[in-house]
Amino acid sequence: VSSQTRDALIDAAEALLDGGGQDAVTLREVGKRVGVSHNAPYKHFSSKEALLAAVAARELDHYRDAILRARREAGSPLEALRTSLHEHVNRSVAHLERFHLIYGRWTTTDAELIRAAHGAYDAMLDLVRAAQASGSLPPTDPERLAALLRATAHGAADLAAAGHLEPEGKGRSDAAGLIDDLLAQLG
Amino acid sequence: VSSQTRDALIDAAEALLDGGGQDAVTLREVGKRVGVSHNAPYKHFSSKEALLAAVAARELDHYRDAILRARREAGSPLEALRTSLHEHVNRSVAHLERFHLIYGRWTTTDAELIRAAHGAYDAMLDLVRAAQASGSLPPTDPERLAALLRATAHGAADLAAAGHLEPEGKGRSDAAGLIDDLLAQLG
DNA sequence: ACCTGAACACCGTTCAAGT
DNA sequence: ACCTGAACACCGTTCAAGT
Repeated sequence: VSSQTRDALIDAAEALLDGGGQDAVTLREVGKRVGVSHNAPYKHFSSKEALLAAVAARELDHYRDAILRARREAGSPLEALRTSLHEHVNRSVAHLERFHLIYGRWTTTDAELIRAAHGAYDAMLDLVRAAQASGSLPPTDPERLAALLRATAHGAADLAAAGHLEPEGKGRSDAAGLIDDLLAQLG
Repeated sequence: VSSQTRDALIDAAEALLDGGGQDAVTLREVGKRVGVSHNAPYKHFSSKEALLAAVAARELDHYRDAILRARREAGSPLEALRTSLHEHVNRSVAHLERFHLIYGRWTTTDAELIRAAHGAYDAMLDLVRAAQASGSLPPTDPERLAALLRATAHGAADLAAAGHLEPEGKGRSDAAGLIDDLLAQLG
C-alpha cells in the first residue's frame, strides 16, 4: 500500500524527527509540509505512532540493505561484518533520533515494523554464520554471537551519542573502535 | 538544595515515568499526586526537563552505589564486575523508562546530572582497573576496556527490553548471558 | 520563600461534512 | 478514496496575585 501523499508524509515525519526528536513530529507540521490539512495523515495512518512506525521500518530496511551490500562488496565475511558494524554505529550516531525511535517503546505491534526488524536481524545472523564458516569467528552458537555483536554495536552507538564514551578525552574510545576491540578479542 | 515538596515531586515524577514513559509525566498529574497545584513544580525546577534530570541523576547514583556495594561484598574484582554488570542490565530492563531517560536527548546540561553520570562511570572504571590488576582481564587500555563492557551491557539491556534478542526463541541469549559471553572471551 | 488560578499557545484525535 | 474545518480534551509554560 503506497501513495504519493503517504510517502510524502513519511518523508516529512522523518525530517522533523531528525530535526528535533519525536516531540517535533507534529501532525500539524507534517501536514503543512506536505500541503494537506493537519488531520489528513489519519487517512493514511491510524495514529501518529503508526506514521512513526513507517519511518522506523524504512530505517531498519536501510540497515538490512547495508549488510547485504557489504557482503557483496567486501573481500571476506569478516571484513563485511566489520564494515557493516562500523556503518551501523556511524549511521546510528548520525541519525540518532531514528535510532532511538526504533528501540523506544511501541504501544502498537506494527506488522511492517516487525518484518523490517526481522529482516535486519536475519541479514546480520547470516553474515555471522558466514564469518564462522570462514574461520574468522569462534564456532559458538551463532545466535548468541550475533546478539553479542549487535549489543556491543548498539551500546557503543548510544553511549557515543550521549557523550558517555570519552569523558576525559584520554584513551579515546569511539564507537567504531570498540567494534574493532571486540572483533580482535573474538579473532 | 532539598525540601519535602521537592523530593515528593521527584518521587511522583519517577512513578509516572515508570508507569508510562516521559509523556505520562505531566506536571499536572505530578502536582496532583503531591497535593499542590499544577505549576508548583516551577518553584523547585526550572522546567519539566529539569525535574526529569533529577530523576535521572538519582538513578545514576543508584548504579554507582550498586558497583561500590558489589566491590565490598564480592570475593574478587572479577566477580564484583560480573555482579555489577548483571545488576545493571537487570535493573535497566526492570526500569526501562529510567534507562531511556538517562540516555535520551537532553537540551539542558544539568550539573547534577553530569556529576551523577561521572560518578557511575568512575566507579565502573576503578572496578575494571582492579580486575586488570588481579589478572582477570587483559592489560589493555582500561578506559577502552571499560567502555567495551559498558557498551555491551547497555546494548544487551536495550535489545533485551525491545525484544530484539530472542526472535525465534532458539539459542536463547538473555542480557546477563551476553555479559558472561563477553567476560569469557576476555578471560 | 512558596504557592495558586487564569490564561496562552500549543498538541493528538474525533467527527460531520464535502469532492 | 481522500480531504477539510471545527471541536474536544489535553499539555508546558507564563504571569499576576496571594500568604
